Amino acid sequence: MTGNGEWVETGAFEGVTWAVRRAAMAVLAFTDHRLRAMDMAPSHYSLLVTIDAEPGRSAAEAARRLNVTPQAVASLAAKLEDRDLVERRPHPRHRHVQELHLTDAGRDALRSAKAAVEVLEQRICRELGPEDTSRLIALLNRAADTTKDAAVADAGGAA
Amino acid sequence: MTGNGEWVETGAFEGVTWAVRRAAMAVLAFTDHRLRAMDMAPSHYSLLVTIDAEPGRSAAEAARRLNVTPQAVASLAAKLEDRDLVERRPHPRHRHVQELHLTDAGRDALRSAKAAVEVLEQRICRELGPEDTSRLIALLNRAADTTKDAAVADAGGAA
DNA sequence: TAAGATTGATTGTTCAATCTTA
DNA sequence: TAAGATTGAACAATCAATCTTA
Repeated sequence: MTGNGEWVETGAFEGVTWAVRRAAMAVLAFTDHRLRAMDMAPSHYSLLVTIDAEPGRSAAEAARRLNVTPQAVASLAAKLEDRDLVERRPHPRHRHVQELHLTDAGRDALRSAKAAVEVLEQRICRELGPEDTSRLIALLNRAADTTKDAAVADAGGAA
Repeated sequence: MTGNGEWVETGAFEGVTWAVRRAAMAVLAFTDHRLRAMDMAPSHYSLLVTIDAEPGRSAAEAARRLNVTPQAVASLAAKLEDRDLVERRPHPRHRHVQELHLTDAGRDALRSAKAAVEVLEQRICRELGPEDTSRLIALLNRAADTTKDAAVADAGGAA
């Protein structure tokens, strides 16, 4: 169904950045739908993944990872704690800092969610083949790194 | 600065979908920052681009393009109309349908915004080279198409 | 009936400001 | 002073429902 309902791609719809956005929108639409089916909000999933990757970090650090505000993370963490998926423990050295940890139930929920999302990974890899898949990943990472460089330069990081 | 503050990429941080998300996050962070500097919200920019690509379409159609609700588009369109960037005209054949059009000021604002965002396009293209850039775009589009196929199959489009 | 527009209520996020602690 | 947490107000998007028109 390639290009069935797509509008004609002219002008602003040809560059790399547009292609990245388009792919990301598609991926998000898919994963959001899958996650919804198992009653997990996309933002919850993101936080669970982040905590799982770096257990014990503060809410502020998670917020920076996710590019959202600390308040948003606090709100998410509170909800996930209510559902016993996340645990907030006081930091050993800094008393008012809260460490974020996954509970066993949280790890289980994350595992299920990852499995539900994993099918897309396989689908794309099968369609593109292993060679083009790793080529795509490598190019994407180069583009992302370049973009981050551009961002710090733009913010005044360098002349 | 490749990998300076990145966390270790293991497990869920290796696949295509993750690479797509990471790149999209970076691109969005950059463009949002640029747009902000010229007092334009990212969502406003998206709507302007959509209307410019297909002038005269309804708010409902724009909503489908942007993967948001019709109410969200109505709200955005109202704000942009207040700023004289967008014009809502009654559809010639369907009286209660509103056509979305850009005003001259809207076209000017969009042109400026596109220029501000365009620098990233150039930066990536220069870094990757024309060959790898078009390769990346082609792979990205194949991945996006595959994802959309998977989405319709998932929704019950096929067995 | 079907598609688009619109209204009101709810949720989630950001912004702005304050408080605590090392 | 600096970094994290927390509070309340403002904003933006969704959900749910209703209304209009072809």
